Amino acid sequence: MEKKRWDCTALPKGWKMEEVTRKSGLSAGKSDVYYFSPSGKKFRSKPQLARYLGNQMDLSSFDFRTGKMLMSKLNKNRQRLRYDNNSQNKGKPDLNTSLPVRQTASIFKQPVTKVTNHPNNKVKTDPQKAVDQPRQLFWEKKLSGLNAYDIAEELVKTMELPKGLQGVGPGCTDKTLLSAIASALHTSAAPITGQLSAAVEKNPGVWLNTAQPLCKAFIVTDEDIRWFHRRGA
Amino acid sequence: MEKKRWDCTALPKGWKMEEVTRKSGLSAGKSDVYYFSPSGKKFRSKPQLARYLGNQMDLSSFDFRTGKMLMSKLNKNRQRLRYDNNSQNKGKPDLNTSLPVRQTASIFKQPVTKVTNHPNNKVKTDPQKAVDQPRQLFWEKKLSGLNAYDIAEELVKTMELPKGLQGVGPGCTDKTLLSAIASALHTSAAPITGQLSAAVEKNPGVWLNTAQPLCKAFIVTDEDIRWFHRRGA
DNA sequence: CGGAGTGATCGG
DNA sequence: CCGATCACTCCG
Repeated sequence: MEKKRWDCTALPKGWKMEEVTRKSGLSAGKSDVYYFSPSGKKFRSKPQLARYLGNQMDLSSFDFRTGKMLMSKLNKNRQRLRYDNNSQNKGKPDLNTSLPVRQTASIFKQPVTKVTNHPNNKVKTDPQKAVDQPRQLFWEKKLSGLNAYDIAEELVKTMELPKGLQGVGPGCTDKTLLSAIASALHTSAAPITGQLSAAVEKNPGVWLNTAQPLCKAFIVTDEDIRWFHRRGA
Repeated sequence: MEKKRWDCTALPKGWKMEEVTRKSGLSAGKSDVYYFSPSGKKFRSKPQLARYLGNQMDLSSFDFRTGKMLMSKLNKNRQRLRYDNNSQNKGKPDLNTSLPVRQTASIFKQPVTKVTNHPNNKVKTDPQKAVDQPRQLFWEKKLSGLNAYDIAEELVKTMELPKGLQGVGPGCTDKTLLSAIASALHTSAAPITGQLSAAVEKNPGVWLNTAQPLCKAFIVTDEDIRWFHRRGA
């Protein structure tokens, strides 16, 4: 029992994880965990994994070693929590600026990689990456004007979402929509209704209700519920 | 000024210390102190350091962070002092059983590591350790029959000690002698004379004067005093 | 697999 | 709350 490899259900379909036990040296008996994308690319650490998946799913509660979402990680980011408790937003988190992920992460810790295959470009290119790489879309970025959107990525795999759900704002796609809703469910105990005002479609920057995720108002059907359950959401 | 490395005069010759400031993360700005043995082995904590040096020198007043002997630490070990005060040995500590280091340490907290390089032996080996590791000799162990002495260590660096000083008992070497004398100076205000009885050489276990360190009677010369001063003793 | 660098935990 | 210790991560 030194080497196992199996599906990681906490990650999107097709991702596998593997555990390899060290055989010798000072660290004999310890093990290393690796992940493999559907295309076979190997990931050796959580930061490396987050650079690929961080924008399409929340990995803050993901435990790299076990491959599961750990509730114990939800209480972290204590500095931020302390800050939020002292603010005037008690009990009413701004879902568009207080994600369970560090906000700074998208700006400072997760470099926006320019994916290109131009021969003169010195940036390392990884053809496989174009397949695995989630869109660089990040809905906060849209609002702040930091647009890392790459239209070449538009063709990347589409997300499966109920038809009743529609995003709001420029460049809002299924992927950012999923983030927004998941985050809202994650952060708030209040009902999630979406953006009720019709005006938000005209000028999202002005009419945005920050207590609701960036999606249009929607009706949850029984079919939607079954769908969510199947996804483990 | 993030990384410095210099000689640590409070430790034996050749030991260096280093301070490294953490650059990132939640603990950015904090610093870590490391020590390096003459052979380059890195030590990351006082307990770890004490496992190597604790048998040959008293680290109870050694401040790991600053690398200096702190007078403020001399008042510690209160439980032991209280015990000694209640015993019948008031003002006359038994120098052979009440070291300034915890006695239990040598038995329970400091595992006696079997150093071997036999290929069939599964115990992890560390060739470098044979150089750094002080002898496992501990004069109490000699008396109690717990002998972890490794004759392979016999060739390890010799200690520089005045010729007038000679140890008493089986397996007593310069290293244990140094411990004994340093401890005696440290613990007792009474004069250190050594073992005055000639009988102690015949049967140390029976004739031992426990109020004196395990060394033969000696005469301190002016040259000896200069030597001690040079060593910082 | 090693090891520097950082996080997690515990005791005071 | 803080510092000391130790476990662990992550990348070479």
